[in-house]
Amino acid sequence: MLIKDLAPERLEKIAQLLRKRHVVRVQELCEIIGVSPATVRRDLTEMETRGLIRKVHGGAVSANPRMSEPLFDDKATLRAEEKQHIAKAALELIEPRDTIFLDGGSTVLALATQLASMNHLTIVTNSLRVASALSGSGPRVIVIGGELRTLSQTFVGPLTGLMIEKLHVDTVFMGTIGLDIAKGLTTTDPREAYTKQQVIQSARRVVLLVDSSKIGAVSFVGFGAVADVDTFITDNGASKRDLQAIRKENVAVVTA
Amino acid sequence: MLIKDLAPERLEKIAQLLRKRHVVRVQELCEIIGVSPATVRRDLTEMETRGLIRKVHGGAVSANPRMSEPLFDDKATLRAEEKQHIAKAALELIEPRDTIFLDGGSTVLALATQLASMNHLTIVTNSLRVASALSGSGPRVIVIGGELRTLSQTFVGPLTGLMIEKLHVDTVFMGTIGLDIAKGLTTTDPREAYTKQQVIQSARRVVLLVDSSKIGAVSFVGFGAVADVDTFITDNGASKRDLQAIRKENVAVVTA
DNA sequence: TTGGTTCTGATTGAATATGATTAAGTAGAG
DNA sequence: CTCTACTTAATCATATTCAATCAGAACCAA
Repeated sequence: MLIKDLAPERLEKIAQLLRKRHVVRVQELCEIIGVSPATVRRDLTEMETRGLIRKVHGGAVSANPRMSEPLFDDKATLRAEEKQHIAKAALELIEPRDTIFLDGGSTVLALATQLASMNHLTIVTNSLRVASALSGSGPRVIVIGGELRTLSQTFVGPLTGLMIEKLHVDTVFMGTIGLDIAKGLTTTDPREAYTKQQVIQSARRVVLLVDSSKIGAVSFVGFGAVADVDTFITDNGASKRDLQAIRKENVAVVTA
Repeated sequence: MLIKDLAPERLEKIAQLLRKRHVVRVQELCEIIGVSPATVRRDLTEMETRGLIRKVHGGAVSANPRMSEPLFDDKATLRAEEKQHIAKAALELIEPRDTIFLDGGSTVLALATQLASMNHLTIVTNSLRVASALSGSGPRVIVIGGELRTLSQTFVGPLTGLMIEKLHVDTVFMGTIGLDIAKGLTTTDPREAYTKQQVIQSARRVVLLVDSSKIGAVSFVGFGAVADVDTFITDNGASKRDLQAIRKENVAVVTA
């Protein structure tokens, strides 16, 4: 059977829900809309062929992430407010015509969304999310390609390295999983670490965006020392002792 | 019968209702206005030809409300069904462990969404939308970086070229804006054209996915000849003469 | 009046959407 | 790995809804 016109009311309702929640379940749609599962599934299939959603077992997720607002999983919504503050502080460090690098990580993503209207900026990134967030608008966007690492949605690997070598940006804004005075900057994935290392070397200035919960944490692979950082931005949850220790490494510290 | 002057009151009443809620049903209009379903339908058909509304099964929706705009105006939803058929046919050409390239274009995107569950595939792409569509799942995804071209959401430019040079895929699935026997394959953007050209050279096999409306069209910049294509997939709206001409160029033709 | 025009309502066969059923498939717990 | 519970795709029957056609009512002009 060919579906030509099915109640657009329902499609709109589903789309609306997905804009808010990024994931819906068949059963829940049945209750909300008041139709049978079969109908809901037909609607979803239809929307999938239009490229609006992606069906998954049990329901559907939105297909084009840039449409949905609070899209990113749990991570981005955690400590959202702190991240927003940190991003605002980072904004102060950017000149209108800079060339900057944004790496993966939810705090950096928060910064990216605030740059959408800065038309003369050039933004280099190895993060799919950052690229999506900026895809429609303002700044010139250059994406470092490579193999897509699913978990972080960033590009890593040899091809990534090849491309980073060619580029030299004014400032890099970077996140990290762990920051420890003795053990330095650490993250979970070796390839990711290698990429971060390369980026640090190719940038004139390194700005680290870290919410205070990461301070003192140590992850798997190191990608630099605290002294490699030029400016360090965190929220006001950080202890003064930690911040003092970081300042001693000749790092400018900003608390937002 | 041509309707010249049917009660303007009714049309106005319907328009008024649609301004409030974006969906009306035939039955409900009958009760409100007090006429037969046949009349209501005639009114709706008339309003549709004037571009005021859109008829759907069971009633009508307003023609250009902000709400449903992203649903119906997205390019990807145009000829969605043909594109889906073409994508299904393309699926047949893929071996489980292939390395394939997907370029930008909505038909290719339709193919991408169908590959989400093929776990042993390696997919190379220069399209942000393809990357997003595949980001969560299944295949290994390698993205060709470069400067993001806003309109098509693809990566182009010298950095893109640099990376494509390094890679050699089994099969490339490609779309085009224009396909003409004499003028060959054409697209709107010179940088895009250059990228496509490079991709063609780096692939062992070239598969072109084209809905039939593109046949005979000529766009701005050429990026190859019809003979460069190995397999050509289109929907059943293509004329036999055109297909014959394409076959004469030593191209395998598939209609889906 | 007659004839023509225009709209409306009714009828009918075809098209379409929906929900139920069933067999196959998938995820998750043990 | 197997089992269980849930989800899905496919098919079918049913109830709406649609388009087309025709007949009748209202209106106007000669």
